[in-house]
Amino acid sequence: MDTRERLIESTRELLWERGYVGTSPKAIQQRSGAGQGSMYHHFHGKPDLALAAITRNAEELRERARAAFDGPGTVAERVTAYLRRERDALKGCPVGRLTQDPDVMADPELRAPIEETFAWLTGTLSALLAQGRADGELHPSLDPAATAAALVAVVQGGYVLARAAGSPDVYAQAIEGALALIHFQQKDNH
Amino acid sequence: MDTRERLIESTRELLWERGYVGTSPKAIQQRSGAGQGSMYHHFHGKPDLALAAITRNAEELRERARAAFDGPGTVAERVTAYLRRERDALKGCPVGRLTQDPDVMADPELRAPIEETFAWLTGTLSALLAQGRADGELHPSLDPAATAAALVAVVQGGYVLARAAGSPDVYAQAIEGALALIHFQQKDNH
DNA sequence: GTCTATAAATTGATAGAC
DNA sequence: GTCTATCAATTTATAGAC
Repeated sequence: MDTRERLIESTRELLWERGYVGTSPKAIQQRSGAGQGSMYHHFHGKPDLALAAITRNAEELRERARAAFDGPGTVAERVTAYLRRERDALKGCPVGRLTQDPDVMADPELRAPIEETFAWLTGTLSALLAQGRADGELHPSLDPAATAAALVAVVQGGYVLARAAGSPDVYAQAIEGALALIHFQQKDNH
Repeated sequence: MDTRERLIESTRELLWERGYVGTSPKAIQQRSGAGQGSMYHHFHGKPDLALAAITRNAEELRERARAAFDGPGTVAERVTAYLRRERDALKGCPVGRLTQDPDVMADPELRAPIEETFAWLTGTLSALLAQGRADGELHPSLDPAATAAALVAVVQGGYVLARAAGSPDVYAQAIEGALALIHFQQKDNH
């Protein structure tokens, strides 16, 4: 891995662990093993490097979500697979956590990949649920957009609960609780 | 309001807006109108002042939740009132946001009020749901602890979605989607 | 491309006058 | 109780040698 790549990877990790405000150029340099001058040769500064790292975090999140959504099985099975997918609950979401960072949200360039990621995620999940409803698998009363928003919110909020409790168990519990949203709207479960 | 009080209130606001890492003593002094020496006279330092502010934020959160949980109506009505209560979705949760702050979570004293608040919140909501189930209002298949965790998570995650989208609408949508969890488990809705 | 030197500003605090 | 002065460390760079 070359220096530029190590800088991006180190920044990705630090943004995940400490956020944008909590991540200093010095810390990035130390973790990546790159010197001061090296970092400023490859990137214009902290915001430029952060943009590269955030963009990559966002792309990876989408890839993993797409893998579950496009997987085998019924709509309910695919949504369940997405929700039950293994996640490091105590680390939280590398994209979602940046929404709490005022300096990230204040910069339109840094904010864009985050906004797009969640718009894509809720939109794609909503379309999947709508398809399940159209196919007769899910009950006609199901609101695809509202349910999609609720399910994505449970994942994001589950991280908050897990970190507050210092245990991933609450995260798993929230996910299982939310699965009732799908379970009860499957036509054969009434 | 005396100086000590203004320091706590200013710190509360700044922790909410910018988190612990993003809040400097200088910013606290400027917002509160207190001088350097004044702040260090009333508090031992940033962690000491933050503890006072976090504790108060946690207490207020509990008070507001208690008001909804202890309100009039059936269990389903009270839970719905809690979830639909007006919140500034773009500002997020003053307690939940601190779970993303590594320096807060690393300090047992700062972390304790956050852990306790969410333990109390999910526990109290779970007990309320269990009561609704025992009274025959909610379906026996409802899992009180898992449903409580999911509902609290939707609120916390709804903030993330709202901030990502730059609009409170997604928050409201997630809440409405989650209400189906209660709606479908009311015995007369089958 | 990487390194060291330098620097202005900020951070988190202490000291001591008033 | 509040103020100003001071301070070591860190932050976020820039400059220029190699």
